Amino acid sequence: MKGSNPTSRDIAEIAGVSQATVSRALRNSPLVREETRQKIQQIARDLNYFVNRNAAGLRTHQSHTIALLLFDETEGRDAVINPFFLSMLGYITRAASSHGYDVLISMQQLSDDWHIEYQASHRADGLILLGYGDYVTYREKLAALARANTRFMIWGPTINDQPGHSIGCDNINGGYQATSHLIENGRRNIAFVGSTSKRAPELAARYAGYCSAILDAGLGLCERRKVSAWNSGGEGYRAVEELLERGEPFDAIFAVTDVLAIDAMRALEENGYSVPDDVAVVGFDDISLAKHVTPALTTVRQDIKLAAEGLVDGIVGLIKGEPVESSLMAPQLIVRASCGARSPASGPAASETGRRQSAHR
Amino acid sequence: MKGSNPTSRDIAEIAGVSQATVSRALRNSPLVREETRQKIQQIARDLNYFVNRNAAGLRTHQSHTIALLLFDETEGRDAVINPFFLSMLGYITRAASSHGYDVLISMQQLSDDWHIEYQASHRADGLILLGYGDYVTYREKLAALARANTRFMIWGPTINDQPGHSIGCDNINGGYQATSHLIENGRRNIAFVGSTSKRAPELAARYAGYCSAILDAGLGLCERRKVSAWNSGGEGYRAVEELLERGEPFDAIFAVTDVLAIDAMRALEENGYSVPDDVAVVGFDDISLAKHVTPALTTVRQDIKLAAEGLVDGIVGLIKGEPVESSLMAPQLIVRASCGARSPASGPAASETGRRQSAHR
DNA sequence: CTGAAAGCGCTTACAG
DNA sequence: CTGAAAGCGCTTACAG
Repeated sequence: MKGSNPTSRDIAEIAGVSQATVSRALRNSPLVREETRQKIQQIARDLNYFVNRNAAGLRTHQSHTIALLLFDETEGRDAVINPFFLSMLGYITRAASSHGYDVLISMQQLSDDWHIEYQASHRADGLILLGYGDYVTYREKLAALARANTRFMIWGPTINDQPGHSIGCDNINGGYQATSHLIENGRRNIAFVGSTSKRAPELAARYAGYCSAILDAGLGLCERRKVSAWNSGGEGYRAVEELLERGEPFDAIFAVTDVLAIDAMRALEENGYSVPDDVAVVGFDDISLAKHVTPALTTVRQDIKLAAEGLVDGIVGLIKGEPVESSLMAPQLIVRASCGARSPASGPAASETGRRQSAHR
Repeated sequence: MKGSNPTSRDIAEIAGVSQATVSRALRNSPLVREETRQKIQQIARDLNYFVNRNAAGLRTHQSHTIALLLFDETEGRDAVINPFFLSMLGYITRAASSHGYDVLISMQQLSDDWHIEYQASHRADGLILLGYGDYVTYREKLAALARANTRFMIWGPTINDQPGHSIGCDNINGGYQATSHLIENGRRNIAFVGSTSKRAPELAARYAGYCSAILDAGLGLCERRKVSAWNSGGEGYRAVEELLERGEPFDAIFAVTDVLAIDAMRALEENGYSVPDDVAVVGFDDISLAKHVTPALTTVRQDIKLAAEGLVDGIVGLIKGEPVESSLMAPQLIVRASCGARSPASGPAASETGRRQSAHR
């Protein structure tokens, strides 16, 4: 079917040198005379030769590959990943590639046995874990990874005693910014939609930021304006209906994710409330949907590109045995129409200008 | 840093057998006595042993990995991939995994030298190519792949003499369905927005379907209702403005992609036209944005899951040396609000029910 | 600057 | 059913 590929031995024969010299020349070793190197590399090009990664990997114990584990809480066979993580994937791949690493992807159900063998089987030198997860379940799996001496970086909250290194967003700050912005624009009764469970510490942190902003403004917290909702379709809608049933007045909603916020907006409008006139809405994540929805959703952006680069830098550092620190990134409020800001352009927050995703289609 | 991993030799020593027997037992060879196999596998589990893929791959000349090349025409460093292909990624990964294959991803610029070395370097056993592309540029690159004896499957049109195997959508049929639907709903002056260049045969095919539908209905084609537009942001908007300037009346638009359609809808509304009352709009792709936009976009869905499975089946078949055929999949009209259908539920077309992406967030 | 040699950890004919 | 042996294609001390 296919003529077997040329090997370094073939090149050696043609060049009239030893196979060892070919190997050195191809790796640009300074030990090889310039002239010899040129000649060997030219032959390699002519033969369409590429180093056999299996052989090289076997020798060096490196795969120059990073495994990216994407897990989602979606049940069943649906392969629909949170768009937020999906877009991170692109940046991770680019960043990895600039470090000379390939990226292997793997979709995991939270309930699965994670593929901790990626590293043990020498398919990858390290892992990056992506997904909003249940950190209680997480914990023991992470511990198993750590026990197996696997190198890994997590996108998510930095939790005390959590095994491994992580890069996350300063969710408290993000929740604070979103809520403060609503308050600055005259809203007084701001409802909260989302999970505050300890199992989802990232979301709980956003709630904490929401609470601080309200207290700092001298407003009172009201339990009846807090509706618990998970991140799946329909939950935001349901939450708004519950809020309306309770009868507690509200003039704004801070939703922990854009998915919930968008769903909530629809519920509001179908119940006869105008967004943002009757109820202002702010979300979190800045998924690409956010700016296309009507009214365009004001939200808190996490810098996906920076996050991706941080994760890759981290894992490459771990592979090289360098010290790596967990870190937290600053989120940024993106003001659009749904918050009813008097003048989107004037505030201290960023306007649409400077968006990175301008060319997306 | 990390205690070196156990090898099959370690297991052999503990089990008191030869290393060869360990290898056989771990691969469930029928040559090994049941009892011996059990014992060996138990020891492997205890030691947390995993076969070194580099070694196995070197021996067998297989990587059990598929490389997925995603390329986009976006310029520069932006890692924003067409959402349509991004969602295909998930399905491809699942399908590959069910065949025992890992997926390596790689982002390519159309202008790049493609990574034809994935297979030559034994990092992958075959490639899957994804992306709407310029098939003129494509062609020579595909030919280079073929020359290097690389196994690959392409998502896209089946073109005469095009090297390699492909799976695509019956775009002519899709364009026909979209246009006929508009006609059935009373529209008579249907504009076309999108590229009809031969460089993008998939889109040209959609245009061909549009033309057939109009001619079959006894309506006349009008060049002045056809506006050329590429798939990037803003092009759909510009196209509508051009259409309005021309002064040729139109009561519907068929746009070759959802991205263009959504952009066009915005332009219409900002120019004082109501969708669908004044102008009905139908798109193509059914990206996840489509159903969230207001009004929800009627569009033509390509079955992403089936496509992904077909591509993976194809590449696995090629790897195994089985005969593989290119194929075309039937698209499906998804009726929502933007087409102004009198009764979305009654037509022969699919209603929203039965959507696969219900749980996306 | 170059070569001969060892060895990474497997798989698989070959021999029993 | 099992073992001894060869060899996949590299990288890298070691010796010159």
